[in-house]
Amino acid sequence: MAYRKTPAEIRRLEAARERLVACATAVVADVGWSQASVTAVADSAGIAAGSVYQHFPSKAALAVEVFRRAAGREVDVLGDVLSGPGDPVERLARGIEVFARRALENRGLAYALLAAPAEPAVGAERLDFRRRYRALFAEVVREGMAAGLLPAQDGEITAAALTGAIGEVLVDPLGAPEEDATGALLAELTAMALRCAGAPAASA
Amino acid sequence: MAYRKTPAEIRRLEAARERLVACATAVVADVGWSQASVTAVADSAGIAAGSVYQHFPSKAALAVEVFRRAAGREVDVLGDVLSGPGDPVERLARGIEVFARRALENRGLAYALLAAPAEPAVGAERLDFRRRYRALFAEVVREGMAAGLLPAQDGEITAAALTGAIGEVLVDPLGAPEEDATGALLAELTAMALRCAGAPAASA
DNA sequence: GGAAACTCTGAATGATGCTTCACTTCTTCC
DNA sequence: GGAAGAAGTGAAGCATCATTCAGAGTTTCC
Repeated sequence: MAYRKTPAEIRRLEAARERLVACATAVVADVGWSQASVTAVADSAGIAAGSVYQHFPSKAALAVEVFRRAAGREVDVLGDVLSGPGDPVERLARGIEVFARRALENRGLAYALLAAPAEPAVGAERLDFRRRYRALFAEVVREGMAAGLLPAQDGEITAAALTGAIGEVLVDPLGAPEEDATGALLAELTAMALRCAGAPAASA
Repeated sequence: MAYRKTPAEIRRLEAARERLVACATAVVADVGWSQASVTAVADSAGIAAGSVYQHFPSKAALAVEVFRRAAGREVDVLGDVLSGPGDPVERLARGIEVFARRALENRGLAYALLAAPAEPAVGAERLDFRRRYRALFAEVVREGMAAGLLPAQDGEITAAALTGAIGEVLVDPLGAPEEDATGALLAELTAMALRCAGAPAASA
């Protein structure tokens, strides 16, 4: 045994991998999946294109990792809010607001996660991601119905609608960024979401 | 002048172009934009790949034409329903149902129009298409508010939400086709849309 | 210092798929 | 029938990238 990675070396490699994922995420948020070539990503991380393959077996694998990390963070945050304190309607309102606020604060990434054209492997991840979002919303809607706060409805459909509606509302402002209107947009969006779920007016 | 196209020849060429667009639409509805290569489209129309360029200057131009035709039909149909007879809430309900029913009857095409990964030129058309959908819905919502049937709200946001919600609800069933549940799905979707716009329950 | 094992590099390779073009086939008109 | 001109063909050309690989540079350990 003439060579064995020292802990420091292992840490260095892991850091390089993390840096690669972080830089790739930034590139994707900036220019979208289709423009994020291996060369562009490698350049932004300050390494050669070939070095990407030291960390990932293919471009698709890197893309999936980028998507999973970013999407996972969002699902975790939303899950925390939706299962936090408060009655179901309050939690739903807060969840919508948190989801939308985070998306508006990092529009490029939100667009990449929600809607940007992507290779099939990422598309499959996106479907799963949306399914998880829907499951979270559907659960709160069900709790709202059980608590008598929301009318009878198919929670899955309402949840799908909420996911799609938020995505659609958020995607368009991507083109014309109006920083000022964020507050009004969030208020309208939340009100719309509560109506969509059938919550009585002026509940939040 | 030794050659001039006869009317019959002109008709034949136009028919060939129409056939090409129709076949391309079918291919796109079947396999999606990314799999619809020039060769595949030409094959399905029974012509050589090179002949496509007799009718369109590029693949992107053909794709845009395919999108515009199909999307235009949908916008026209929805526009007719939304501006037809009945009070605004009734029209909205009927519009949602027509939109959704047509999408469910041709899921492949609906997916291609609403969500499937596509080249940038088609993506730009899609944005415009969604804007037109939103404008139609927003107008009905505004009429509903003016008639005192709907509560005060930002019609554009509700319209965006309706577009996104329908798309999201429809895209998922694409994977698991359950023909039987169409009626229930439409009923739930319409109910959700009316709640979303703030229409009183049991209004349709 | 030096051998062994590993990481990194970046130009070459290879695959995919749009587009072109020299050629063939068809249509028009005298 | 035949010349002129257009449409149709499909294989070659070309561009774009992901991926590979032979060699250079590093790290480890005796």
